[in-house]
Amino acid sequence: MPYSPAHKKEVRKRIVEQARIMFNRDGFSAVSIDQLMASVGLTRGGFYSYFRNKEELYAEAVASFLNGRGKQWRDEAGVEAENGGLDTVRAMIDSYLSSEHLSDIDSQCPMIALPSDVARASPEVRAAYLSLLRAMSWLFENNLAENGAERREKALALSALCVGGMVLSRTIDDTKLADDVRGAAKQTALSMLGVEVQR
Amino acid sequence: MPYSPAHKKEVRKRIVEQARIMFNRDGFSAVSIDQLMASVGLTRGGFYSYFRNKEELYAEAVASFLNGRGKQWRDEAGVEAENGGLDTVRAMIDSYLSSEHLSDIDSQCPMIALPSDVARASPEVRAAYLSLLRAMSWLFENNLAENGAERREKALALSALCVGGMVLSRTIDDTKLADDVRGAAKQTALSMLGVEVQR
DNA sequence: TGTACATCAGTGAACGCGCGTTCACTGATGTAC
DNA sequence: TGTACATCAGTGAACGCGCGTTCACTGATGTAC
Repeated sequence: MPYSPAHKKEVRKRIVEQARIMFNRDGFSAVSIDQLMASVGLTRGGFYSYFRNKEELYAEAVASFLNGRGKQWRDEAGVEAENGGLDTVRAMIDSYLSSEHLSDIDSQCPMIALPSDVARASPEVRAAYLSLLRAMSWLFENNLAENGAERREKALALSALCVGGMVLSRTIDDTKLADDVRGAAKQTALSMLGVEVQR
Repeated sequence: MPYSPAHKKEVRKRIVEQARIMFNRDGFSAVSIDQLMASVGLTRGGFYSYFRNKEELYAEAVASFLNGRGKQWRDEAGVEAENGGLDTVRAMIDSYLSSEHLSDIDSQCPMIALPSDVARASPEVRAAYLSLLRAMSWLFENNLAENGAERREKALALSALCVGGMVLSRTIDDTKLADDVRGAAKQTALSMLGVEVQR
């Protein structure tokens, strides 16, 4: 029984994590398996003892966001839900639409970094993307004051506003406009919570 | 002087138009110059007497959206601006967030179809994408009732909401959720106009 | 503590393939006479 | 009206390249004794 049983798990995790970062930076097709494996300290041949193919890795890389920054958001949401939840929603919006999140490409939410890549990828990859959207809207919905259909609608609209504001900000070169779009989305999202926000 | 002087212009336009459609469908890198030229009825070699390279075509294809559906929106906005403009904004939101726009991939707004492709493309391509965003927010801003900074902020937030709602809807497989996100974005956008909308 | 060994993680050459781009050419065009 | 011709739009073979994937192998590992 050579190598510890945990070894394979750890290396696999390192590959997924590195892939998530590289896909975020350069997109799915621009990252070659050769580059990826080299930056994990291995060679290309080994890849196929961990994954059936590149697309399978892609799905795992997208989903793995929920282990990092995504998990953090969820954990905070669970803890703070006691004070009514609105604080949690406010903090989430503030964080998602922050300039830190925009410039932290390596750890950025894949819904921002990869939408059009994912739209043309396999069903498994799109399912992973869907799980991110569900996590986000679940976090909103679970912490809003309204009830039923109205609450769900607000949660989905907030998700669209957050992702849309960031996608536009990331794609354009004009940093002034990017900041304005991000700021406008944030103001609007916060004011949707029913509390007036100071400007 | 062989061939009419208009000939080159027309063929070039046909290539750009076909490229816009194919990029919308499959993304930038998945469309080969060979395929593109073949579907215009020519062979690959001819491409380079029209464009310096593939990237230059990409920028033109993105920008060319403003000649089709984009131009239509702008024209309508110009005409209706007399009745205060709110009707124009409402019509724009209705149209942009419609299920027809979502399923009409060939003529879809490239801000929806290509965001993460564009984010990693040349400055020229990003400039073309920026011109689409400017056109959209200009249309909103020019037809809203508020003034100054508040008006601009609302225009940008509406843009984020429209694009975000559509990007999410297009990327996920779950059509029920896609429709809900699109519907939620539309309701929220319309209610931001200060008029209560019937449900 | 030391050694022989079975296992399998990792290697890297090789495969077929399609890409963007170049270039010497061919042949359809409208013009000049 | 008919013909010779210069132009240049369009052709398609060829280029170098990097990709995803396969596979026969090598050598580090922990175990058994």
